[in-house]
Amino acid sequence: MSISRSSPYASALSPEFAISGFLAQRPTHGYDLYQRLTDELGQVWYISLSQVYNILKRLEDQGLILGETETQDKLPARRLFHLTEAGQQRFETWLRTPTGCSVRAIRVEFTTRLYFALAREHSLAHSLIDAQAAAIRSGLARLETSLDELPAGQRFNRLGLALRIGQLTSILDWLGACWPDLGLSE
Amino acid sequence: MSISRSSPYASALSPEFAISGFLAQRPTHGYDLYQRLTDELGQVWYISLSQVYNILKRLEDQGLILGETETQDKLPARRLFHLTEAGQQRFETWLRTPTGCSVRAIRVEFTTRLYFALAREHSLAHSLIDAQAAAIRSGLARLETSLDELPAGQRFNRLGLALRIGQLTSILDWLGACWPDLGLSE
DNA sequence: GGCCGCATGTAATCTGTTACATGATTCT
DNA sequence: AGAATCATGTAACAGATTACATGCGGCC
Repeated sequence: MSISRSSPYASALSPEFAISGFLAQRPTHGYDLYQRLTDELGQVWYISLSQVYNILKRLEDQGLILGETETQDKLPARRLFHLTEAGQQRFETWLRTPTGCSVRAIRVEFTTRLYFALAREHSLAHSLIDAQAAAIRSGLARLETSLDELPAGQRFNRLGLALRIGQLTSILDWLGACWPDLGLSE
Repeated sequence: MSISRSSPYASALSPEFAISGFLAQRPTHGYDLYQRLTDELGQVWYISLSQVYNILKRLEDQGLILGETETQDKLPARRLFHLTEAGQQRFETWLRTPTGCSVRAIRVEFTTRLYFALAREHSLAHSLIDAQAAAIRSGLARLETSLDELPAGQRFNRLGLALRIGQLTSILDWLGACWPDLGLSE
């Protein structure tokens, strides 16, 4: 017996949540979503305009968003999208789900989540940061144990582990600094 | 007019070069390749057995490798693969191509390249490390310039940049330490 | 007249992931 | 008797990237 899932793959690293996030703030259209992604999260996401439309189509097919065509005079018609009940719930859940401990997940997914959390309420952002720091500390501990246990002969695996440990440590430093960096005090 | 390319996408982040690398050392079969990947580069690559066979098929279709069936008694038959002329050349080129400056590219691709370079000759590994360090230094300089130029209002992009700068800096430290870590002195 | 901005998409291709499918031998 | 090891693959599906395709309005 197989469990039916709407999305069998872990798509947490997909820009679809970023798009949902913007739509959770207010309904808008594809072109604008693309601009906001590149303007406000350009250092995090790097996607093409086509991909935005592809994702919108996917989200619409899954019933997570709805688009209504809006005509303008002088300018081309556009489709205003808004989250459905299901889409809103999905985003809300994602916003509170902790990010894993992979470097990429933190760089891309956590940062995005932090962005939307901060736009919503500072306290949420604060707790996300704390939770993430804790998760990284425990991930680091595990990696350090692995490194200790790896025989000296495994030179390359040791090197790879050392790299990941360094990366996570630097992320931890960044997390510690990011609250003040955002211009927010305790 | 379009230029025909055997591989239109930058697949430098694909494990196919790791597989080619093992085959450059000596001909072997899929199951063994999988084991060596997980044993020796398990901290770098994380792939399934199926994917190994998929990649072998791809490489064979592209004429980069050739497989010959070898029967054994008591054990299942297996296909011994070896690099073709074209495959060898492609690997040789890759081995000397500098890695880009993205965190992922360095963690995954550079480390793999270093592995095979080191197995070949130490001097090659040494020059790879030096070249990579130089590339990262210049990448860092660019990021720092970008950060200086980003208006203070772009809080999130500044944060994202700061993260990447931290990551690259930690990679640079790692590069500095990796030569001695490998048990090799100047 | 040409390029840029606004606005929409489709199609092809590549790659990765997961699940499915098979079968002998050896170790416990 | 059952699990692990050795050994091979196919098929279905999701997602990213790239290329292709269209068309109006405004500015230089």
